[in-house]
Amino acid sequence: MTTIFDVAKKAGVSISTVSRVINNYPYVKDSTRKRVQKLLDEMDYVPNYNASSLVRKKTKTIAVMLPDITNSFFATMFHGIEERANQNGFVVIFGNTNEEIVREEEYVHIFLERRVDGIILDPVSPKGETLGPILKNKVPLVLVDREISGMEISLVSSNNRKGAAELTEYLIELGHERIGLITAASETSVFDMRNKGYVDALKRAGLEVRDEYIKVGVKPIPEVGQALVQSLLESDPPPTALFATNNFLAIGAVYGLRELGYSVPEDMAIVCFDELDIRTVLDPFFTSMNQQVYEMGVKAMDLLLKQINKELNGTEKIYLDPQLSVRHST
Amino acid sequence: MTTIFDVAKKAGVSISTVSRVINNYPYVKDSTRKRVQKLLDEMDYVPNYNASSLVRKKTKTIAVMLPDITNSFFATMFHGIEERANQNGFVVIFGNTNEEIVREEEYVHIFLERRVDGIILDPVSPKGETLGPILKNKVPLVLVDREISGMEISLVSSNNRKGAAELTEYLIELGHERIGLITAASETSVFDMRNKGYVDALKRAGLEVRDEYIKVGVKPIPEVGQALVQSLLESDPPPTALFATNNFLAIGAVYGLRELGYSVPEDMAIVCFDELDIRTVLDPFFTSMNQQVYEMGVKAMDLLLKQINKELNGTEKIYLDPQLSVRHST
DNA sequence: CTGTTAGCGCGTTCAC
DNA sequence: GTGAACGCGCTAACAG
Repeated sequence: MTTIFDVAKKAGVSISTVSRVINNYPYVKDSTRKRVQKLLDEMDYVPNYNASSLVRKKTKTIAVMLPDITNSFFATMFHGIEERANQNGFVVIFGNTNEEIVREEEYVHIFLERRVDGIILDPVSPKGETLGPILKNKVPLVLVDREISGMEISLVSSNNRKGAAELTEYLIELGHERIGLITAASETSVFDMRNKGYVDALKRAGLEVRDEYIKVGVKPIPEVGQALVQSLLESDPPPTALFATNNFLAIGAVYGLRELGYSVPEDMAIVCFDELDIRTVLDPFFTSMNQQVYEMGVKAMDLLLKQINKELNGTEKIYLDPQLSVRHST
Repeated sequence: MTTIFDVAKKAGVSISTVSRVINNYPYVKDSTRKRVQKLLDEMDYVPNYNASSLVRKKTKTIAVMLPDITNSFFATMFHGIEERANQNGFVVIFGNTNEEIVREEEYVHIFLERRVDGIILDPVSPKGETLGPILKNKVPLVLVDREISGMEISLVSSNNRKGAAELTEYLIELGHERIGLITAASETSVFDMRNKGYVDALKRAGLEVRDEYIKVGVKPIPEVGQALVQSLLESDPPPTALFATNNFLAIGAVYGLRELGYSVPEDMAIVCFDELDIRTVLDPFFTSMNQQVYEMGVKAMDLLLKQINKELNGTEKIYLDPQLSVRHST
């Protein structure tokens, strides 16, 4: 590829002059500017951004690490991030952590080597075990979705506790008094908050919080939801309604219920967190609490930008309110 | 951040020695290697990859441009690419083209500036209008999904024509003789091929290809599918079965049919290309021809790797066979 | 085994 | 207005 030097030689000027016209600096005679510009075009000159970032000391690159890009939740968030980054002249480099803490750790290292200007992370590590190098090097960092307790790091997430409480209250308003919870371990902040919101609502309504109505699985996936709902049905009396803390658990729950001949919502009402990709679902079924996912991505990028530009001292946490959408599962 | 120079000074050696231990070169005395390594760790040294790629002349970075990452089809493909790239020590930078040719053009320029080692592109531009700079600079390029006719560029895609023919034949075997086609403009290779496959099958079966059974929309989205199916029903006699060339069109078709009181498959059988995200669909409904999407991503990366490593002279085109999955819409 | 030197491609003073 | 010179952080000969 042609370099700034090649152009300079051909134009009979110094590289600094070429550099000046590339970067649109003043104090270049109009005639030479035009001459150089013409050569720039003719020679198909493409500036080497890496070389220039070496001296500018910023790469205009941010890194994004997400657990699973094939999950439409993360993909939508990613889209928001990318869009905003692009608008601000940033390029996005991406790493799928695959819910594996080792990959998160590896990617942190890789991205630091690339000298990214900032990082947006939906952490796999519940305690931020992988974050050391980022913090030590003071690289701007924004967490999304999942919070890490006890660490002062900027965050954009949803008001999970409040949303979960509202969702549970919705069931209570419908007249349900025995409400089951199907959820994942509290290790992940998101589920912790939703579990708490469920309890909040029950207590507020003066309903008993019964342990046998709370089923905790290892992973928030359909298979687990299916097993949990069946175990839930063994309680006596069984619940009349069910709160699944995410959509995959809810899907599994429906399968589990069907297997035993129960129908939804007649025999059991179901609500859950998160919407199923609306474009690919023929008949939206679940009454759900939907997060502002795209917005989360946008806000995360905005917050990161503030840190990169040093417009923020300290950290900031933003919680977006999820919204209830009533369908046929209740 | 600490540099190789800082470490060298503190260790009392030259920077080349430090460089040698960083890159695990031989010919370094074991004792000094250990001493340097210790300092490297203590001082939290993180190599500046951009600086080293400046001299190595490769960035170990590839760029991926896709039309819409929130579409699970592209997200799955992206996942395959990322996984494979990561395994081979490559980092992925991503650009969402949003189906806009302008963004594709901008991103091409941006990625060239970043001196990516290769590019994987699902092109928006039907004729490759944005590819000039890539080809001119001989940057390794692999197209995925959509083909650009008349250009010798490596490609990984599906055998769309064959798949469409098989899908149509499946309907014919079911006894249908009047089969409608709901599709998007042939400008995009993928739809062009599927349209041809439909015609192939009809001709092979000795069935008439009737123009009024072929409805072409501007975009492959539900709204369009909905309108097209209703226009299709105006033909006399109307078809008894329908081939939608992608899943979004199929969804729209179902809506359109319902609106007029038709039920699927009783009044109208439907088949389509592409599966709806299986994890988020409670009751898989459509009989569909499913592409090996993840595999496409993997193969695209492998092919790009071959070009980057100059193990391939010329170009290569790979077509994966899609697979039929029979459900309840037929 | 180790250090010196010369760049990689570019931005940025500082003179002229 | 313009150019020479230095340096960003690192690798790669080449000496020694």
